[in-house]
Amino acid sequence: MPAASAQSVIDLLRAKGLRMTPQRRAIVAEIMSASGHITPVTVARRVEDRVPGVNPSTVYRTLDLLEDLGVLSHAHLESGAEYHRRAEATHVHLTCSRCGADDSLSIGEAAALEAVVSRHRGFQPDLTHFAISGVCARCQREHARPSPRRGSRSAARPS
Amino acid sequence: MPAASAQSVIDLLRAKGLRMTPQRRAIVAEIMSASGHITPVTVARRVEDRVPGVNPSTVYRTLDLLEDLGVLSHAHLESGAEYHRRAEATHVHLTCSRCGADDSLSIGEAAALEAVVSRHRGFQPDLTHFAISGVCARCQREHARPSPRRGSRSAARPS
DNA sequence: GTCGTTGCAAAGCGTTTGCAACTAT
DNA sequence: ATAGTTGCAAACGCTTTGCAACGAC
Repeated sequence: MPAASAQSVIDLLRAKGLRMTPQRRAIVAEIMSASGHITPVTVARRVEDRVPGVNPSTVYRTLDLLEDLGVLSHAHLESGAEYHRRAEATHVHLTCSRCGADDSLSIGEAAALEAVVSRHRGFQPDLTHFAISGVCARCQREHARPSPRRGSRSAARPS
Repeated sequence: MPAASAQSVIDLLRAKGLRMTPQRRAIVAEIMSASGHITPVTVARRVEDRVPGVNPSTVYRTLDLLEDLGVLSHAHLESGAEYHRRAEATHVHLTCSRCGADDSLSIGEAAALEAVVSRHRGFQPDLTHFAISGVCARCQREHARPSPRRGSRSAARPS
């Protein structure tokens, strides 16, 4: 499913009268080929490999632009903000607060959740915007361990 | 339901052999009297009123300490990290991405959600850790408006 | 030639840290 | 006296901004 290729994004930008610079091409290529979510910092790092010298601010500006155009969306995971193709915004992230494992709900499961929430005063949730934190089955089994959340603030992530 | 008073927290700290400084007293008093959630910055500002000169780093260190001791928890809302009494961690936050309105699910609704999620490979969710973003009923009705998310990055909040 | 885009450098913001001075016990 | 705490100041990590130079069209 070519849920929007890099080329289609370039076409969209052109149609809007916007310009295709080498930097922008590289950023679009990177984000459209990335699977799942990716942080701005990671985009910047990878783009740097393709086109040395690309400034982080250019990356941020481009991500904002693509989000405004509806191509991208961002979500808040344990590790901070992450971008993903909007067409792929079907992932409801489950993040284990102990081991950091990242899983996601199926479309069906997500729909069931949405139904429950929307019953609350007609609130229409976007379950992809924030992750759902919790403890994965594996970590629950290992509950003998005193649960690593004392002391160091870094069991799995920022949390 | 005295879900842990400022005094009980002080007693706990004492029992742990920790010390009660005026700064710490003020911070504990502030956070234990706050209803719902509060940001570290707000805590710092309010504590400053009680005991002028309290350094923000002291606030952060104390919040961390109280979280380690199990008195507090933090959650990620649209506006960033917020702390709340752990005993009060029953709020599943619903945040409207358009108007910024903040609502919360009832215990029952939260339980229903939890049931759905936990069916997924035994993942035990903590639905209080991240807010649930979406569009409230009122904003849905006003959908004639072109939806304020172009241009300025500040429709309601950081989003 | 226009006007969108970029790099640069600085600033912003919330948070963290090292360390010496301080103080509750 | 001892160890927990604090203030200070600096650093941090990520993101944003103003502005002049640049370059896609």
